Amino acid sequence: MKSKDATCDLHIIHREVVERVSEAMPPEEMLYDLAELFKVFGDSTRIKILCALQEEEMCVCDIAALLGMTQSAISHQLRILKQASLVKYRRDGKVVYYSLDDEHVSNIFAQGFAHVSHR
Amino acid sequence: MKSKDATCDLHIIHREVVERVSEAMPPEEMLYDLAELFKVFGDSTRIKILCALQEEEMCVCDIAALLGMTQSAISHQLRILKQASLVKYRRDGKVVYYSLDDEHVSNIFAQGFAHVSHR
DNA sequence: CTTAGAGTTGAATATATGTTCATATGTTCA
DNA sequence: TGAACATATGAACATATATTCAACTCTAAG
Repeated sequence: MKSKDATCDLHIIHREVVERVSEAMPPEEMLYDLAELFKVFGDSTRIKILCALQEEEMCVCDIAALLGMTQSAISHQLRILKQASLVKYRRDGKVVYYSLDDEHVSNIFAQGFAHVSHR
Repeated sequence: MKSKDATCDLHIIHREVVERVSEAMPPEEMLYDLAELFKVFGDSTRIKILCALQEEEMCVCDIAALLGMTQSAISHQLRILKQASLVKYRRDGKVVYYSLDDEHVSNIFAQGFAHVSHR
């Protein structure tokens, strides 16, 4: 007779391993948030924007010109970056300037670069 | 008369800034690869798998049991992680054991955790 | 107060992506 | 060789997501 979990009856080969790892896992919500964060980095347009803002603050239409895309597309992506607390903005007249809002962005970038360039 | 780019006629407010940042940007291909890498991290199932493998190597069906998902779903995700050089595997009889294949994974995780937990 | 420029937003569309289901490999053991 | 098990794979479906287009807000200047 096989033991059953609350949700499934998948069998387990190494019960001790599964139990040990299960206890070591961070809470669901934290892992979900982590995936959400990396999802933001997982788009080449947003990567380019973050990369550009690492150099200096820029306004929306300059970013659009830099990347050869429409203001609307850039604005949509900036909203996502803003929601993820990765960029902040300041308004000067009609122009809105965006800049990085996180010290970790550079570090995350660096590790990513290390991986893609190393192999 | 407005100056035109090769591909578009978007106007620029701060030409000097755009030119300076443009020269500082890494090559397109590298940024694309970087986005592809983070895209792999940008799924909660894959995050959980990587998180589990940080503890110790595991076989497919144990991972499936741990996460309460089907073997097939896990196998599909492991293929993606394998293609990204984030996990490696060894076969022992019928069982295939997966483990982390990158020293940067832990660092990327750490930075991500720092961001999500800090706000 | 009207106009023009900079940016935002919402709906729509096209594409990408994760999971499921069924089937195929590949390995061990009788 | 054949049965049983662990894993992998392919097609299909459902959902998520990026860009476009049009309309809208907000500010500065005439």
